[in-house]
Amino acid sequence: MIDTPKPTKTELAILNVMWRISPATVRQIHEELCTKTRTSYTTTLKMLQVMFQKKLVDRDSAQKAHIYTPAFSKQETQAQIIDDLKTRLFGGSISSLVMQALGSTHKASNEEIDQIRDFLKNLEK
Amino acid sequence: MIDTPKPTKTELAILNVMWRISPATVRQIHEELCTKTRTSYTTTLKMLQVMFQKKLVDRDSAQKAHIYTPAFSKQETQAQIIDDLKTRLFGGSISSLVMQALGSTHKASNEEIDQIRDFLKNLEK
DNA sequence: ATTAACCTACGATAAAATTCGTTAACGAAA
DNA sequence: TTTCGTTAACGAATTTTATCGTAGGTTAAT
Repeated sequence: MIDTPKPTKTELAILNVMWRISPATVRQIHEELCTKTRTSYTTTLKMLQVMFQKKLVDRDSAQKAHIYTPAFSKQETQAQIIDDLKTRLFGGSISSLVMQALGSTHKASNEEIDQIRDFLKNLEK
Repeated sequence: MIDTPKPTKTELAILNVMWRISPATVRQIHEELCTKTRTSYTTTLKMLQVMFQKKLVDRDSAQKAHIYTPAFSKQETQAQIIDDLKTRLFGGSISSLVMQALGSTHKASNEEIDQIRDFLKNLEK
């Protein structure tokens, strides 16, 4: 996991689909994907092949139509990317990142703020 | 600002320097930069020229050595990138992003947590 | 057996991001 | 004035990312 590259923009779009419906074939992933993007089947296939090489996904090639699954959960990936962002844009300070995320620009609803306050309550013990 | 592209990895490294020391010449930026990276002066120059075209930085070419400044503040850029991340990896939910950032992986200190709690107090009014 | 509908694999190509060498211009110092 | 140091500009090479067409294989239906 440490040496696994951060997924690119397109890879992330694919992973978002996979976290919903995997394990899945290329066909299944592509069907979901092309509701949003305008790319062809072979593009999705190629992306998954590259992602397999990068070890971003696993696959089972026992059957003719290979079965793909993400190598890392959504949470793991979120954690990895947040961490990267923390160091690269927030001087390593997670509280600075969080406060920016809660700032006026992003318009967190009162509901969301309550949710976070609850979360904090459980955290500090 | 809306159509300004997100800075790339290397561009972000340069912006991090500029937010500290700009307005600055290419030479000054490069001196700071190459304590971290091993790239040559012309690379830094070229990057800044590209960034100028993308409107990520402004410059004053009145003098022989042009003076560069970021087009957007660190805060603005942080907001832009957080927002992008929110939609692409957190289903548009800022609270989900924040809770991930506060999760066990990132080890927010109690100090940081208090800081955030204060921040929340001022926010919900 | 031929066709049709799948599938994977494999470049080829294009676009974006990154790096650097060379050139030309300028001013100051020798 | 010649030389030296500093600079911007430009183009080229490289790497990474993204897209797609074509070829070849398998299976099932005609």
